[in-house]
This record gives sequence, C-alpha cells and structure tokens, in this order.
Amino acid sequence: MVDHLIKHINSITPLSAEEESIVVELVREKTLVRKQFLHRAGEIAQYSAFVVEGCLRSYAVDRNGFEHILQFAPANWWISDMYSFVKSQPSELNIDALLETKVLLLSRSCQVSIFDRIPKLERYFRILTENALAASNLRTINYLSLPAKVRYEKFCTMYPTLINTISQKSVASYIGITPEFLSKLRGEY
Amino acid sequence: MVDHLIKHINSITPLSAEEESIVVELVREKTLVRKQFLHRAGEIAQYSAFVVEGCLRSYAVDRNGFEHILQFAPANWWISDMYSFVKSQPSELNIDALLETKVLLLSRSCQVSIFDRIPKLERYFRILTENALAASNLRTINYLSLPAKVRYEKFCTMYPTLINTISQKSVASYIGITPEFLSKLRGEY
DNA sequence: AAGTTTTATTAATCTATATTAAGAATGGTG
DNA sequence: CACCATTCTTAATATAGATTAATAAAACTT
Repeated sequence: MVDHLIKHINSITPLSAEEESIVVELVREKTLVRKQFLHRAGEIAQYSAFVVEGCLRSYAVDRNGFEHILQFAPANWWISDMYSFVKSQPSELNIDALLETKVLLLSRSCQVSIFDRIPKLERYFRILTENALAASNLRTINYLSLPAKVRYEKFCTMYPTLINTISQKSVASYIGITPEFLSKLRGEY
Repeated sequence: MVDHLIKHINSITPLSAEEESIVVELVREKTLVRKQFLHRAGEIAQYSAFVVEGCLRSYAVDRNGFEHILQFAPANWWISDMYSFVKSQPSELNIDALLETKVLLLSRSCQVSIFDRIPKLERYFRILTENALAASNLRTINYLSLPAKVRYEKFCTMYPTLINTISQKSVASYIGITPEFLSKLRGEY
C-alpha cells in the first residue's frame, strides 16, 4: 500500500532507497468503511491522510444542519483539515469516507520530524500545498464570478472521474447550490 | 526596505547573517503608484511580491467587466498569481496597487535557486503557503455557508485595519456582493 | 480650490437560486 | 431478494441579492 505513496513522492521529488524506508516507517495504514469519520469537527486534526484507494471528503455543517463540501480526495490525494493541522486549533471540518477507502496516515509530529530527516519532503509538501492553493484560488474566482450552471459545467470537465463516483447531492454541496437546483439545471439539457 | 522582509523571515525561520545577505542580493525593490499594475491577466507571472508599505490586490475580471478580488496584500504580505507563478501558464488575474506601494520582488527562477542555497526558505514558504491555504479554505466555507451580511461582519473582525484603508466597493467585491447591496446591509444597523 | 472622476446611497424592480413538499428511482444492508 | 434509506426529480412559492437609475458625497487631479 505504501508503494502508492512512494511512487507519488518520487514523481515530484525522487527519494533514495534509505529515504523511502524512513517514509515507510512513519506512515500508518488504515481502512475506512463508507461514512466512517477520519476527523470530527471540534477535535484538533492529528493526521494528514493520503488516499490509496476510495474517496474521502471534508465538509462543514452550518447552523441549519446543511453540509458544505470543501474537498474531495480520490486516490493519490492528500486531505486534512489544514487549518486545524497547522494551528493545532479545533476546527469546523469533518472528514469522512464516501465509500470504502484505504489511507496512509501521517501525524503532525511525524511530519515535522520528517522534514528535518528528509528535506526533499519539505519540498514535496511545499509543491503540493502550492498546487492546492492555486486550485483553491481558482475555485474562489469561479464562485465569485460564475453562475451555478457554469460552475457545474466546469466541475464536470475538471473532475470527470469524480462525477461517476459521487452523488449529485455531493456535487451540489461542493459547487454551492441545493440538490434541487442542480437537478433543475441538469434537466435543461 | 529589505530589512522588513528579513525581519519577517526571521520571525518564522531565523537566518544566519550570510543567508540574510543572499536574500538581500536576490530581491529587487520597486515602488508602484496608485492603480499601477504589477501583473496583468494574460501574462505569465514572473514575480512574487512582498509588500513593505501600502496595499496591493489581485482580482479577476469577468465577461461582463466586473472585478472580483481574490486577495488584498497590505504590509508584510506576499502576493502573486500562484497559479500562473507555479504552472508558468498565463492566467486570469491582475495585480495592482490600491495606493502608493513599496514592494520587494522575487522572481520564480530566483526562488527556485534560493531554495537550494537556503533550505530554511523552503520551510518559510511552505509555512506561508500552508497558512494561505488554511485561510482560503476558511473563506470558501464562509462563502458556501453564510449569508452576505455575516460574511461582511466576519470580514470586519478579521481585517479591521483593511476596513479603514480600502473602499467599500473593494470589500463588496471580496465578499462576493454588489456595492449597492453592501450599502444596503450597512444601512441596516 | 475648482473641476472631474470615482464611490456611496437609496429605492424600485427583477432574477437566480432557495425552500417546501410530494412522489419516483436508486442503492445499501439485513 | 426485499426493505428501508437516501437520493433524485418536479413544481409551486418565496427570498436574498442583482440590476438599473438617479442623486449625493468623497476623493483625486490639475
């Protein structure tokens, strides 16, 4: 299972055999069943998770009980509550599994120590975080400047695989509209 | 002027005197007058800018000519078009000055070489990028789950200094509503 | 300081999207 | 396979926020 992660790291910052074995030591495997939580709002995020197989999501629940999805994490993506993980503050996000999912967990303390032992990993995570920020910025701009229908179309072209994995309800939650309205938009074709 | 940057870096990852002098060598000072562009949509972002004094903003212009502000950068903030800077792709963002502003510019090529010469700076930028991502995620959640009035109130408490620096029009553009509607909301108090 | 441009306010009207509700289709679970 | 959950669809109604327009107030520029 760890080889998926090693392969991913090597695609960005190639590691020596020795460095690889350090990584192998520091991560922990875990399998989540559908709907199982990896992290709950109110707790301090201890882990960042690399998805080997399946799909996780992070989401907030508003005062009316509605869920708002911040991120989907299919295979080969990292997911965490970045705010909580970085600030060691309890936060508002939940992370759970949309379907049976295998992950590798890296604790915050391990991550910090791993950066000193393998500086290349600091680069790896810097690059991933830069990419995530660029993607997040694009999403913000889309949200500010495009109507729901166009946001939906963009979502479909950006994440063609996800469309077939997740429910429409989840897509609606991600693009910021109600499932009823998404259903209406889809009916217009 | 560079000492502002050095001080900022030292607050996150303390540098040796020698490392400091490398930083000093690699950045370039620039002063922008009000409304002067640092970066225009369509170009590939060459620089990341550290604001010493004044305030910049990044924004996209939609098909109807409306501006949508992605980021404000007051003193001690970095700003760039992360997408364009990282992918070396032309992007949709403009960056200009809201008032006379002094910046330090770091080119992408310098940044890459600086990481090899001063690994601490890779950490510095990793941490800044993590913080920016955490803030961006919070903004996304707010946008998905809160009505305009609450987003405005949160903006006021999160950026009390900015409120007195920038126009209401800019605030409206950042929180994703029209200036007319913001004016109406403010009238309700 | 006058003149010009930009920003802010107010109010009437309009629209994209939400809400509510009810039935149909799907899908996970025993 | 059958049952219960959840998801999807459709339609009527409601509303947050946009648009338009006109005037007032600031804020640059010369």
